Amino acid sequence: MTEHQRQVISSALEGRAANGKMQRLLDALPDDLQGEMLGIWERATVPAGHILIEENTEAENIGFVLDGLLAMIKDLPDGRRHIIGLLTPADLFGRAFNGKSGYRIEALTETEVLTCPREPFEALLVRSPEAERLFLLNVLDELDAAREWVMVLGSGKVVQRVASLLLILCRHKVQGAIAPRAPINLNIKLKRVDIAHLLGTSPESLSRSFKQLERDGIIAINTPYDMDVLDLGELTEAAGNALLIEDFDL
Amino acid sequence: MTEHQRQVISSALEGRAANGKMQRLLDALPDDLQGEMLGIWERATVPAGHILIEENTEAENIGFVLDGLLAMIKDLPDGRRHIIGLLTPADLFGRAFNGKSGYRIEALTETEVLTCPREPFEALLVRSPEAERLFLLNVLDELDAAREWVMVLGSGKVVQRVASLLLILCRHKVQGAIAPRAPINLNIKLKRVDIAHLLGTSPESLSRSFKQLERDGIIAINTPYDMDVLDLGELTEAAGNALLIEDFDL
DNA sequence: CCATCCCGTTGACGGGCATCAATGAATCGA
DNA sequence: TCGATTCATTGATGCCCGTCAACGGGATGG
Repeated sequence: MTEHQRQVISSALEGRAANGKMQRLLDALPDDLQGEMLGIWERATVPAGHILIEENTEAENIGFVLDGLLAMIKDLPDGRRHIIGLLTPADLFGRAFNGKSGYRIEALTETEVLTCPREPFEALLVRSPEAERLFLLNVLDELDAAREWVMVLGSGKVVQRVASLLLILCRHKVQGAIAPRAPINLNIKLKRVDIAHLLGTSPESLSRSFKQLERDGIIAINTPYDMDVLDLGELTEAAGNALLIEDFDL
Repeated sequence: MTEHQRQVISSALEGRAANGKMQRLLDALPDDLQGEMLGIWERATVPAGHILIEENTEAENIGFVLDGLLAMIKDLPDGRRHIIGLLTPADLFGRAFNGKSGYRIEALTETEVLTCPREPFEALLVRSPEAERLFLLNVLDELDAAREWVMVLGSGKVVQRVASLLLILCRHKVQGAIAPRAPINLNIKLKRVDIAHLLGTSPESLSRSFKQLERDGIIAINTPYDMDVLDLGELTEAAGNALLIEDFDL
Protein backbone atom coordinates (compact mmCIF):
# COMPACT_ATOMS: atom_id res chain seq x y z
CA MET A 1 0.00 0.00 0.00
CA THR A 2 1.52 3.28 -1.05
CA GLU A 3 1.51 6.32 1.16
CA HIS A 4 -0.74 8.05 -1.33
CA GLN A 5 -3.33 5.34 -1.05
CA ARG A 6 -3.25 5.35 2.69
CA GLN A 7 -3.65 9.08 2.64
CA VAL A 8 -6.64 8.98 0.32
CA ILE A 9 -8.47 6.46 2.40
CA SER A 10 -7.69 7.87 5.77
CA SER A 11 -8.59 11.40 4.87
CA ALA A 12 -11.73 10.14 3.26
CA LEU A 13 -12.84 8.26 6.32
CA GLU A 14 -11.86 10.86 8.83
CA GLY A 15 -14.66 11.70 11.19
CA ARG A 16 -17.39 10.45 8.90
CA ALA A 17 -20.35 8.23 9.54
CA ALA A 18 -19.13 5.79 6.95
CA ASN A 19 -15.80 5.02 8.49
CA GLY A 20 -16.94 2.21 10.74
CA LYS A 21 -18.28 0.08 7.98
CA MET A 22 -15.42 0.71 5.61
CA GLN A 23 -13.00 -0.10 8.37
CA ARG A 24 -14.73 -3.38 9.17
CA LEU A 25 -14.67 -4.24 5.51
CA LEU A 26 -10.94 -3.60 5.41
CA ASP A 27 -10.17 -5.49 8.58
CA ALA A 28 -11.89 -8.58 7.27
CA LEU A 29 -9.61 -8.76 4.30
CA PRO A 30 -6.38 -10.72 4.28
CA ASP A 31 -3.41 -8.42 4.67
CA ASP A 32 -2.16 -8.88 1.14
CA LEU A 33 -5.49 -7.79 -0.29
CA GLN A 34 -5.95 -4.70 1.85
CA GLY A 35 -3.54 -2.71 -0.23
CA GLU A 36 -5.18 -3.82 -3.40
CA MET A 37 -8.59 -2.86 -2.08
CA LEU A 38 -7.38 0.58 -1.10
CA GLY A 39 -5.53 1.12 -4.33
CA ILE A 40 -8.49 0.87 -6.65
CA TRP A 41 -10.64 3.49 -4.98
CA GLU A 42 -10.78 7.08 -6.10
CA ARG A 43 -12.30 9.81 -4.02
CA ALA A 44 -14.63 12.36 -5.58
CA THR A 45 -16.97 15.17 -4.62
CA VAL A 46 -20.01 15.63 -6.80
CA PRO A 47 -22.50 18.52 -6.74
CA ALA A 48 -26.24 18.16 -6.25
CA GLY A 49 -28.01 17.07 -9.40
CA HIS A 50 -25.00 15.21 -10.74
CA ILE A 51 -25.72 11.83 -12.28
CA LEU A 52 -23.29 9.13 -11.19
CA ILE A 53 -24.76 6.20 -13.09
CA GLU A 54 -26.96 6.63 -16.12
CA GLU A 55 -30.13 4.62 -16.63
CA ASN A 56 -30.01 1.54 -18.83
CA THR A 57 -26.26 1.45 -19.19
CA GLU A 58 -23.79 -1.14 -18.06
CA ALA A 59 -22.55 0.55 -14.94
CA GLU A 60 -18.79 0.75 -15.15
CA ASN A 61 -18.26 1.97 -11.62
CA ILE A 62 -18.87 0.80 -8.11
CA GLY A 63 -19.42 3.51 -5.53
CA PHE A 64 -19.35 3.95 -1.78
CA VAL A 65 -21.12 6.88 -0.17
CA LEU A 66 -19.02 8.81 2.33
CA ASP A 67 -21.20 11.85 2.92
CA GLY A 68 -24.30 13.36 1.39
CA LEU A 69 -27.36 11.83 -0.20
CA LEU A 70 -27.90 9.92 -3.43
CA ALA A 71 -31.08 8.50 -4.90
CA MET A 72 -32.09 5.83 -7.35
CA ILE A 73 -34.39 7.63 -9.75
CA LYS A 74 -36.54 6.56 -12.67
CA ASP A 75 -38.16 9.10 -14.98
CA LEU A 76 -41.62 8.29 -16.22
CA PRO A 77 -42.69 9.16 -19.76
CA ASP A 78 -45.31 11.58 -18.45
CA GLY A 79 -42.58 13.75 -17.01
CA ARG A 80 -43.01 12.65 -13.42
CA ARG A 81 -40.08 11.13 -11.67
CA HIS A 82 -40.05 8.39 -9.13
CA ILE A 83 -37.50 7.87 -6.40
CA ILE A 84 -36.96 4.16 -5.83
CA GLY A 85 -34.62 4.41 -2.92
CA LEU A 86 -32.02 6.47 -1.12
CA LEU A 87 -28.30 5.95 -0.66
CA THR A 88 -26.84 7.30 2.54
CA PRO A 89 -23.31 7.22 3.95
CA ALA A 90 -21.85 3.71 4.16
CA ASP A 91 -24.05 2.48 1.29
CA LEU A 92 -22.61 0.77 -1.74
CA PHE A 93 -24.04 1.34 -5.20
CA GLY A 94 -23.36 0.06 -8.68
CA ARG A 95 -24.05 -3.20 -10.45
CA ALA A 96 -21.39 -5.68 -9.54
CA PHE A 97 -22.01 -8.98 -11.34
CA ASN A 98 -25.30 -8.00 -12.94
CA GLY A 99 -25.94 -5.87 -15.96
CA LYS A 100 -27.96 -2.78 -16.62
CA SER A 101 -29.54 -0.67 -13.96
CA GLY A 102 -33.01 0.39 -15.11
CA TYR A 103 -32.69 3.51 -13.01
CA ARG A 104 -30.07 6.17 -12.55
CA ILE A 105 -28.07 7.20 -9.53
CA GLU A 106 -28.31 10.93 -8.90
CA ALA A 107 -26.96 13.15 -6.17
CA LEU A 108 -29.69 14.94 -4.22
CA THR A 109 -27.16 16.95 -2.24
CA GLU A 110 -23.47 17.59 -2.64
CA THR A 111 -21.96 14.22 -2.02
CA GLU A 112 -18.59 12.67 -1.35
CA VAL A 113 -18.06 9.23 -2.74
CA LEU A 114 -15.40 6.63 -3.29
CA THR A 115 -15.56 5.06 -6.71
CA CYS A 116 -13.69 2.31 -8.41
CA PRO A 117 -13.95 0.59 -11.78
CA ARG A 118 -16.13 -2.45 -11.82
CA GLU A 119 -13.72 -5.09 -13.09
CA PRO A 120 -11.06 -4.91 -10.40
CA PHE A 121 -13.78 -4.79 -7.76
CA GLU A 122 -15.38 -7.94 -9.09
CA ALA A 123 -12.01 -9.55 -9.45
CA LEU A 124 -11.23 -8.81 -5.86
CA LEU A 125 -14.50 -10.27 -4.70
CA VAL A 126 -13.82 -13.41 -6.70
CA ARG A 127 -10.35 -13.70 -5.24
CA SER A 128 -11.39 -13.03 -1.67
CA PRO A 129 -14.32 -15.01 -0.26
CA GLU A 130 -14.23 -12.81 2.85
CA ALA A 131 -14.81 -9.69 0.79
CA GLU A 132 -17.47 -11.43 -1.21
CA ARG A 133 -19.33 -12.41 1.93
CA LEU A 134 -19.25 -8.85 3.17
CA PHE A 135 -20.67 -7.76 -0.14
CA LEU A 136 -23.32 -10.45 0.07
CA LEU A 137 -24.37 -9.27 3.51
CA ASN A 138 -24.60 -5.76 2.16
CA VAL A 139 -26.87 -6.89 -0.66
CA LEU A 140 -29.02 -8.83 1.81
CA ASP A 141 -29.47 -5.65 3.82
CA GLU A 142 -30.44 -3.76 0.72
CA LEU A 143 -32.96 -6.44 -0.07
CA ASP A 144 -34.54 -6.04 3.34
CA ALA A 145 -34.68 -2.30 2.87
CA ALA A 146 -36.29 -2.66 -0.55
CA ARG A 147 -38.92 -5.04 0.79
CA GLU A 148 -39.59 -2.64 3.60
CA TRP A 149 -40.33 0.03 1.03
CA VAL A 150 -42.67 -2.32 -0.77
CA MET A 151 -44.45 -2.65 2.55
CA VAL A 152 -44.62 1.08 3.14
CA LEU A 153 -45.79 1.95 -0.36
CA GLY A 154 -48.45 -0.73 -0.35
CA SER A 155 -50.04 0.54 2.84
CA GLY A 156 -52.93 2.79 2.01
CA LYS A 157 -53.16 6.28 3.44
CA VAL A 158 -50.54 8.94 2.86
CA VAL A 159 -50.25 9.78 6.56
CA GLN A 160 -49.25 6.21 7.27
CA ARG A 161 -46.50 6.33 4.69
CA VAL A 162 -45.20 9.61 6.04
CA ALA A 163 -45.20 8.18 9.54
CA SER A 164 -43.36 5.11 8.28
CA LEU A 165 -40.72 7.25 6.64
CA LEU A 166 -40.22 9.19 9.86
CA LEU A 167 -39.91 5.92 11.76
CA ILE A 168 -37.23 4.71 9.39
CA LEU A 169 -35.36 7.98 9.77
CA CYS A 170 -35.58 7.68 13.55
CA ARG A 171 -34.33 4.12 13.48
CA HIS A 172 -31.48 5.21 11.27
CA LYS A 173 -30.64 8.00 13.67
CA VAL A 174 -30.66 6.08 16.92
CA GLN A 175 -29.28 2.86 15.49
CA GLY A 176 -27.86 0.74 18.22
CA ALA A 177 -28.36 3.38 20.86
CA ILE A 178 -31.14 3.06 23.39
CA ALA A 179 -34.02 5.13 22.16
CA PRO A 180 -34.70 7.86 24.70
CA ARG A 181 -38.14 9.02 25.68
CA ALA A 182 -36.91 12.49 24.80
CA PRO A 183 -37.78 13.94 21.40
CA ILE A 184 -35.73 12.67 18.49
CA ASN A 185 -34.46 15.47 16.32
CA LEU A 186 -34.45 14.75 12.62
CA ASN A 187 -32.46 16.65 10.08
CA ILE A 188 -34.18 15.99 6.78
CA LYS A 189 -31.95 16.56 3.79
CA LEU A 190 -34.71 15.96 1.26
CA LYS A 191 -36.85 18.58 -0.41
CA ARG A 192 -40.59 18.12 -0.09
CA VAL A 193 -40.87 17.23 -3.76
CA ASP A 194 -38.32 14.48 -3.35
CA ILE A 195 -40.04 13.05 -0.30
CA ALA A 196 -43.28 13.11 -2.26
CA HIS A 197 -41.76 11.21 -5.16
CA LEU A 198 -40.24 8.79 -2.70
CA LEU A 199 -43.59 8.07 -1.09
CA GLY A 200 -45.54 8.06 -4.31
CA THR A 201 -47.60 11.14 -3.53
CA SER A 202 -47.68 14.89 -4.19
CA PRO A 203 -45.95 17.69 -2.27
CA GLU A 204 -49.32 19.18 -1.37
CA SER A 205 -50.69 16.01 0.18
CA LEU A 206 -47.38 15.53 1.89
CA SER A 207 -47.53 18.95 3.50
CA ARG A 208 -51.03 18.28 4.77
CA SER A 209 -49.95 14.97 6.26
CA PHE A 210 -47.05 16.59 8.08
CA LYS A 211 -49.38 19.21 9.44
CA GLN A 212 -51.79 16.57 10.62
CA LEU A 213 -49.06 14.72 12.47
CA GLU A 214 -48.11 18.02 14.05
CA ARG A 215 -51.72 18.79 15.04
CA ASP A 216 -51.88 15.35 16.64
CA GLY A 217 -48.88 16.24 18.76
CA ILE A 218 -46.75 13.48 17.31
CA ILE A 219 -44.11 15.67 15.73
CA ALA A 220 -42.98 19.27 15.85
CA ILE A 221 -41.99 21.05 12.66
CA ASN A 222 -39.35 23.67 13.28
CA THR A 223 -38.40 24.22 9.67
CA PRO A 224 -39.31 22.03 6.69
CA TYR A 225 -35.94 20.36 7.16
CA ASP A 226 -35.82 20.20 10.93
CA MET A 227 -38.43 18.38 12.93
CA ASP A 228 -38.71 16.60 16.26
CA VAL A 229 -40.46 13.32 16.84
CA LEU A 230 -42.26 13.83 20.13
CA ASP A 231 -43.99 10.52 20.62
CA LEU A 232 -42.44 7.44 19.08
CA GLY A 233 -45.26 5.20 20.23
CA GLU A 234 -47.98 7.24 18.60
CA LEU A 235 -45.86 7.61 15.50
CA THR A 236 -45.68 3.84 15.24
CA GLU A 237 -49.41 3.78 15.72
CA ALA A 238 -49.92 6.31 12.96
CA ALA A 239 -47.72 4.25 10.66
CA GLY A 240 -50.06 1.31 11.06
CA ASN A 241 -47.21 -0.91 12.21
CA ALA A 242 -46.37 -1.46 8.59
CA LEU A 243 -42.63 -1.68 9.12
CA LEU A 244 -41.07 -5.06 8.60
CA ILE A 245 -38.57 -5.00 11.38
CA GLU A 246 -39.17 -2.91 14.43
CA ASP A 247 -35.92 -2.98 16.32
CA PHE A 248 -36.31 0.06 18.48
CA ASP A 249 -35.23 -0.48 22.04
CA LEU A 250 -38.30 1.11 23.49
CA MET B 1 -23.82 -39.33 -2.82
CA THR B 2 -26.12 -42.14 -1.85
CA GLU B 3 -28.61 -43.67 -4.21
CA HIS B 4 -31.37 -42.33 -2.02
CA GLN B 5 -30.14 -38.81 -2.37
CA ARG B 6 -29.79 -39.05 -6.09
CA GLN B 7 -33.28 -40.39 -6.26
CA VAL B 8 -34.74 -37.58 -4.23
CA ILE B 9 -33.17 -34.90 -6.31
CA SER B 10 -33.75 -36.40 -9.70
CA SER B 11 -37.39 -37.20 -9.08
CA ALA B 12 -37.84 -33.76 -7.66
CA LEU B 13 -36.40 -32.04 -10.68
CA GLU B 14 -38.01 -34.22 -13.25
CA GLY B 15 -39.91 -32.26 -15.82
CA ARG B 16 -40.23 -29.18 -13.72
CA ALA B 17 -39.64 -25.54 -14.48
CA ALA B 18 -37.10 -25.33 -11.71
CA ASN B 19 -34.78 -28.00 -12.95
CA GLY B 20 -32.65 -25.78 -15.17
CA LYS B 21 -31.59 -23.49 -12.42
CA MET B 22 -30.98 -26.21 -9.88
CA GLN B 23 -28.96 -28.11 -12.43
CA ARG B 24 -26.81 -25.09 -13.18
CA LEU B 25 -26.28 -24.61 -9.50
CA LEU B 26 -25.16 -28.18 -9.14
CA ASP B 27 -22.89 -28.13 -12.17
CA ALA B 28 -21.04 -25.14 -10.85
CA LEU B 29 -20.07 -26.95 -7.69
CA PRO B 30 -16.86 -28.91 -7.33
CA ASP B 31 -17.50 -32.62 -7.62
CA ASP B 32 -16.81 -33.37 -4.00
CA LEU B 33 -19.40 -30.84 -2.86
CA GLN B 34 -22.18 -31.94 -5.17
CA GLY B 35 -23.01 -34.91 -3.04
CA GLU B 36 -23.01 -32.81 0.06
CA MET B 37 -25.33 -30.29 -1.53
CA LEU B 38 -27.73 -33.00 -2.60
CA GLY B 39 -27.64 -34.74 0.73
CA ILE B 40 -28.92 -31.90 2.84
CA TRP B 41 -32.12 -31.28 0.90
CA GLU B 42 -35.42 -32.78 1.83
CA ARG B 43 -38.39 -32.79 -0.47
CA ALA B 44 -41.83 -31.82 0.79
CA THR B 45 -45.31 -31.11 -0.48
CA VAL B 46 -47.29 -28.53 1.44
CA PRO B 47 -50.99 -27.65 1.04
CA ALA B 48 -52.33 -24.20 0.27
CA GLY B 49 -52.40 -21.99 3.32
CA HIS B 50 -49.49 -23.73 4.99
CA ILE B 51 -46.95 -21.46 6.62
CA LEU B 52 -43.37 -22.42 5.85
CA ILE B 53 -41.61 -19.68 7.77
CA GLU B 54 -43.22 -17.78 10.60
CA GLU B 55 -42.93 -14.03 10.97
CA ASN B 56 -40.33 -12.60 13.34
CA THR B 57 -38.55 -15.86 13.97
CA GLU B 58 -35.05 -16.90 13.18
CA ALA B 59 -35.71 -18.93 10.08
CA GLU B 60 -34.17 -22.33 10.55
CA ASN B 61 -34.74 -23.52 7.02
CA ILE B 62 -33.72 -22.61 3.52
CA GLY B 63 -36.16 -23.48 0.78
CA PHE B 64 -36.24 -23.92 -2.96
CA VAL B 65 -39.53 -23.80 -4.85
CA LEU B 66 -40.08 -26.67 -7.26
CA ASP B 67 -43.71 -26.17 -8.16
CA GLY B 68 -46.59 -24.04 -6.95
CA LEU B 69 -46.77 -20.56 -5.54
CA LEU B 70 -45.57 -19.05 -2.28
CA ALA B 71 -45.90 -15.53 -0.98
CA MET B 72 -44.17 -13.27 1.51
CA ILE B 73 -47.00 -11.96 3.64
CA LYS B 74 -47.26 -9.42 6.44
CA ASP B 75 -50.41 -9.01 8.49
CA LEU B 76 -51.37 -5.52 9.50
CA PRO B 77 -52.88 -4.82 12.92
CA ASP B 78 -56.11 -3.66 11.31
CA GLY B 79 -56.68 -7.15 9.99
CA ARG B 80 -55.67 -6.44 6.42
CA ARG B 81 -52.85 -8.44 4.97
CA HIS B 82 -50.21 -7.31 2.56
CA ILE B 83 -48.38 -9.47 0.05
CA ILE B 84 -44.82 -8.25 -0.28
CA GLY B 85 -43.72 -10.57 -3.04
CA LEU B 86 -44.23 -13.91 -4.72
CA LEU B 87 -42.03 -16.98 -4.86
CA THR B 88 -42.29 -19.06 -8.01
CA PRO B 89 -40.50 -22.22 -9.13
CA ALA B 90 -36.71 -21.88 -9.04
CA ASP B 91 -36.86 -19.23 -6.32
CA LEU B 92 -34.92 -19.58 -3.10
CA PHE B 93 -36.34 -18.41 0.21
CA GLY B 94 -35.16 -18.23 3.77
CA ARG B 95 -32.75 -16.04 5.64
CA ALA B 96 -29.24 -17.31 5.07
CA PHE B 97 -26.75 -15.18 6.99
CA ASN B 98 -29.25 -12.61 8.28
CA GLY B 99 -31.66 -12.91 11.11
CA LYS B 100 -35.38 -12.50 11.46
CA SER B 101 -37.75 -12.19 8.59
CA GLY B 102 -40.39 -9.57 9.44
CA TYR B 103 -42.83 -11.40 7.21
CA ARG B 104 -43.94 -14.97 6.84
CA ILE B 105 -43.73 -17.36 3.93
CA GLU B 106 -47.07 -18.90 3.11
CA ALA B 107 -48.23 -21.26 0.37
CA LEU B 108 -50.91 -19.76 -1.85
CA THR B 109 -51.37 -23.02 -3.73
CA GLU B 110 -50.28 -26.55 -3.07
CA THR B 111 -46.55 -26.37 -3.41
CA GLU B 112 -43.59 -28.67 -3.74
CA VAL B 113 -40.39 -27.47 -2.15
CA LEU B 114 -36.93 -28.60 -1.28
CA THR B 115 -35.87 -27.57 2.19
CA CYS B 116 -32.71 -27.90 4.16
CA PRO B 117 -31.56 -26.70 7.56
CA ARG B 118 -29.87 -23.37 7.58
CA GLU B 119 -26.55 -24.22 9.15
CA PRO B 120 -25.27 -26.79 6.65
CA PHE B 121 -26.41 -24.56 3.83
CA GLU B 122 -24.46 -21.62 5.17
CA ALA B 123 -21.51 -23.86 5.88
CA LEU B 124 -21.55 -25.07 2.33
CA LEU B 125 -21.65 -21.52 1.00
CA VAL B 126 -18.70 -20.60 3.16
CA ARG B 127 -16.74 -23.61 2.01
CA SER B 128 -17.53 -23.15 -1.67
CA PRO B 129 -17.00 -19.71 -3.19
CA GLU B 130 -18.68 -20.93 -6.38
CA ALA B 131 -21.88 -21.76 -4.53
CA GLU B 132 -21.70 -18.53 -2.67
CA ARG B 133 -21.45 -16.56 -5.87
CA LEU B 134 -24.48 -18.33 -7.28
CA PHE B 135 -26.34 -17.43 -4.14
CA LEU B 136 -25.15 -13.85 -4.43
CA LEU B 137 -26.43 -13.62 -8.00
CA ASN B 138 -29.74 -14.98 -6.83
CA VAL B 139 -29.99 -12.32 -4.15
CA LEU B 140 -29.08 -9.65 -6.67
CA ASP B 141 -31.94 -10.79 -8.87
CA GLU B 142 -34.30 -10.69 -5.93
CA LEU B 143 -33.13 -7.17 -5.21
CA ASP B 144 -33.95 -6.10 -8.75
CA ALA B 145 -37.37 -7.70 -8.46
CA ALA B 146 -38.05 -5.95 -5.16
CA ARG B 147 -37.05 -2.59 -6.59
CA GLU B 148 -39.26 -3.22 -9.55
CA TRP B 149 -42.17 -3.68 -7.17
CA VAL B 150 -41.28 -0.44 -5.45
CA MET B 151 -41.57 1.13 -8.87
CA VAL B 152 -44.90 -0.47 -9.66
CA LEU B 153 -46.47 0.31 -6.29
CA GLY B 154 -45.30 3.90 -6.38
CA SER B 155 -46.93 4.61 -9.70
CA GLY B 156 -50.30 6.15 -9.13
CA LYS B 157 -53.37 4.70 -10.78
CA VAL B 158 -54.58 1.16 -10.16
CA VAL B 159 -54.89 0.38 -13.87
CA GLN B 160 -51.22 1.13 -14.32
CA ARG B 161 -50.28 -1.27 -11.56
CA VAL B 162 -52.48 -3.99 -12.99
CA ALA B 163 -50.94 -3.48 -16.41
CA SER B 164 -47.49 -3.63 -14.85
CA LEU B 165 -48.30 -6.90 -13.16
CA LEU B 166 -49.53 -8.38 -16.42
CA LEU B 167 -46.35 -7.19 -18.12
CA ILE B 168 -44.24 -8.92 -15.52
CA LEU B 169 -46.24 -12.11 -15.93
CA CYS B 170 -45.81 -11.93 -19.70
CA ARG B 171 -42.08 -11.40 -19.34
CA HIS B 172 -41.91 -14.33 -17.00
CA LYS B 173 -43.79 -16.46 -19.49
CA VAL B 174 -41.85 -15.66 -22.65
CA GLN B 175 -38.49 -15.32 -20.90
CA GLY B 176 -35.75 -15.68 -23.43
CA ALA B 177 -38.08 -16.53 -26.23
CA ILE B 178 -38.89 -14.02 -28.91
CA ALA B 179 -42.18 -12.42 -28.01
CA PRO B 180 -44.70 -13.18 -30.71
CA ARG B 181 -47.21 -10.72 -32.03
CA ALA B 182 -49.78 -13.38 -31.24
CA PRO B 183 -51.72 -13.16 -27.99
CA ILE B 184 -49.90 -14.28 -24.89
CA ASN B 185 -51.96 -16.61 -22.77
CA LEU B 186 -51.62 -16.14 -19.05
CA ASN B 187 -52.58 -18.70 -16.46
CA ILE B 188 -53.06 -16.75 -13.25
CA LYS B 189 -52.76 -18.86 -10.15
CA LEU B 190 -53.69 -16.03 -7.79
CA LYS B 191 -57.12 -15.28 -6.42
CA ARG B 192 -58.40 -11.77 -6.97
CA VAL B 193 -58.02 -10.95 -3.30
CA ASP B 194 -54.38 -11.95 -3.39
CA ILE B 195 -53.67 -9.89 -6.48
CA ALA B 196 -55.35 -6.99 -4.77
CA HIS B 197 -53.20 -7.31 -1.67
CA LEU B 198 -50.17 -7.65 -3.88
CA LEU B 199 -50.94 -4.42 -5.70
CA GLY B 200 -52.09 -2.55 -2.63
CA THR B 201 -55.70 -2.18 -3.68
CA SER B 202 -59.09 -3.84 -3.23
CA PRO B 203 -60.65 -6.73 -5.17
CA GLU B 204 -63.43 -4.47 -6.39
CA SER B 205 -61.14 -1.83 -7.85
CA LEU B 206 -59.05 -4.63 -9.31
CA SER B 207 -62.02 -6.12 -11.09
CA ARG B 208 -62.91 -2.76 -12.58
CA SER B 209 -59.37 -2.26 -13.81
CA PHE B 210 -59.36 -5.65 -15.50
CA LYS B 211 -62.64 -4.85 -17.16
CA GLN B 212 -61.31 -1.54 -18.38
CA LEU B 213 -58.28 -3.18 -19.94
CA GLU B 214 -60.65 -5.60 -21.62
CA ARG B 215 -62.89 -2.80 -22.89
CA ASP B 216 -59.80 -1.13 -24.32
CA GLY B 217 -59.04 -4.28 -26.28
CA ILE B 218 -55.74 -4.83 -24.52
CA ILE B 219 -56.62 -8.12 -22.87
CA ALA B 220 -59.29 -10.80 -23.11
CA ILE B 221 -60.65 -12.37 -19.95
CA ASN B 222 -61.72 -15.94 -20.49
CA THR B 223 -62.03 -16.91 -16.88
CA PRO B 224 -60.75 -14.96 -13.86
CA TYR B 225 -57.71 -17.20 -14.00
CA ASP B 226 -57.20 -17.39 -17.75
CA MET B 227 -56.62 -14.30 -19.84
CA ASP B 228 -54.91 -13.36 -23.09
CA VAL B 229 -52.77 -10.32 -23.60
CA LEU B 230 -53.78 -9.09 -27.04
CA ASP B 231 -51.59 -6.03 -27.48
CA LEU B 232 -48.28 -5.94 -25.67
CA GLY B 233 -47.51 -2.45 -26.90
CA GLU B 234 -50.69 -0.92 -25.56
CA LEU B 235 -50.27 -2.85 -22.35
CA THR B 236 -46.87 -1.27 -21.89
CA GLU B 237 -48.48 2.06 -22.63
CA ALA B 238 -51.17 1.44 -20.03
CA ALA B 239 -48.53 0.53 -17.48
CA GLY B 240 -46.97 3.96 -17.88
CA ASN B 241 -43.64 2.41 -18.77
CA ALA B 242 -42.99 2.08 -15.11
CA LEU B 243 -41.05 -1.17 -15.33
CA LEU B 244 -37.39 -0.98 -14.53
CA ILE B 245 -36.07 -3.34 -17.12
CA GLU B 246 -37.95 -3.84 -20.34
CA ASP B 247 -36.27 -6.76 -21.99
CA PHE B 248 -38.96 -7.91 -24.31
CA ASP B 249 -37.72 -8.74 -27.78
CA LEU B 250 -40.45 -6.80 -29.52
C1' DC C 1 -80.63 -32.56 -6.06
C1' DC C 2 -80.55 -28.93 -3.14
C1' DA C 3 -78.18 -26.03 0.39
C1' DT C 4 -74.23 -23.72 1.52
C1' DC C 5 -70.04 -21.45 0.90
C1' DC C 6 -66.61 -19.06 -1.70
C1' DC C 7 -65.48 -15.91 -4.99
C1' DG C 8 -65.88 -12.54 -8.63
C1' DT C 9 -68.45 -8.94 -10.21
C1' DT C 10 -71.47 -4.76 -10.26
C1' DG C 11 -73.72 -0.68 -8.23
C1' DA C 12 -73.95 3.30 -5.03
C1' DC C 13 -71.75 6.33 -1.98
C1' DG C 14 -68.35 8.98 0.40
C1' DG C 15 -63.73 10.28 1.51
C1' DG C 16 -59.02 10.87 0.39
C1' DC C 17 -56.00 12.78 -2.64
C1' DA C 18 -54.13 14.66 -7.10
C1' DT C 19 -54.47 18.78 -9.64
C1' DC C 20 -54.69 23.65 -10.42
C1' DA C 21 -53.99 28.12 -8.60
C1' DA C 22 -52.38 31.63 -5.38
C1' DT C 23 -49.72 33.33 -1.51
C1' DG C 24 -45.67 33.77 1.43
C1' DA C 25 -41.02 33.05 2.79
C1' DA C 26 -36.22 32.40 1.81
C1' DT C 27 -32.24 32.46 -1.27
C1' DC C 28 -29.61 34.27 -4.94
C1' DG C 29 -27.78 37.33 -8.44
C1' DA C 30 -27.55 41.72 -10.63
C1' DT D 1 -31.28 46.94 -2.49
C1' DC D 2 -34.44 45.06 -5.45
C1' DG D 3 -36.32 41.59 -8.74
C1' DA D 4 -36.28 36.71 -9.85
C1' DT D 5 -36.33 32.13 -8.65
C1' DT D 6 -37.23 28.27 -5.77
C1' DC D 7 -39.85 26.07 -2.45
C1' DA D 8 -43.38 25.20 1.18
C1' DT D 9 -47.88 25.90 2.29
C1' DT D 10 -52.93 26.66 1.85
C1' DG D 11 -57.40 26.68 -0.51
C1' DA D 12 -60.82 24.97 -3.97
C1' DT D 13 -62.36 21.49 -7.08
C1' DG D 14 -63.12 17.14 -9.24
C1' DC D 15 -61.96 12.44 -9.75
C1' DC D 16 -60.27 8.05 -8.28
C1' DC D 17 -60.93 4.42 -5.42
C1' DG D 18 -61.94 2.16 -0.93
C1' DT D 19 -65.99 0.64 1.44
C1' DC D 20 -70.53 -1.28 2.00
C1' DA D 21 -74.06 -3.87 -0.10
C1' DA D 22 -76.19 -7.08 -3.20
C1' DC D 23 -76.19 -10.41 -6.90
C1' DG D 24 -74.74 -14.58 -9.46
C1' DG D 25 -72.22 -18.50 -10.67
C1' DG D 26 -69.42 -22.41 -9.66
C1' DA D 27 -67.85 -25.78 -6.41
C1' DT D 28 -68.51 -28.66 -2.49
C1' DG D 29 -70.94 -31.62 0.61
C1' DG D 30 -74.78 -33.78 2.51
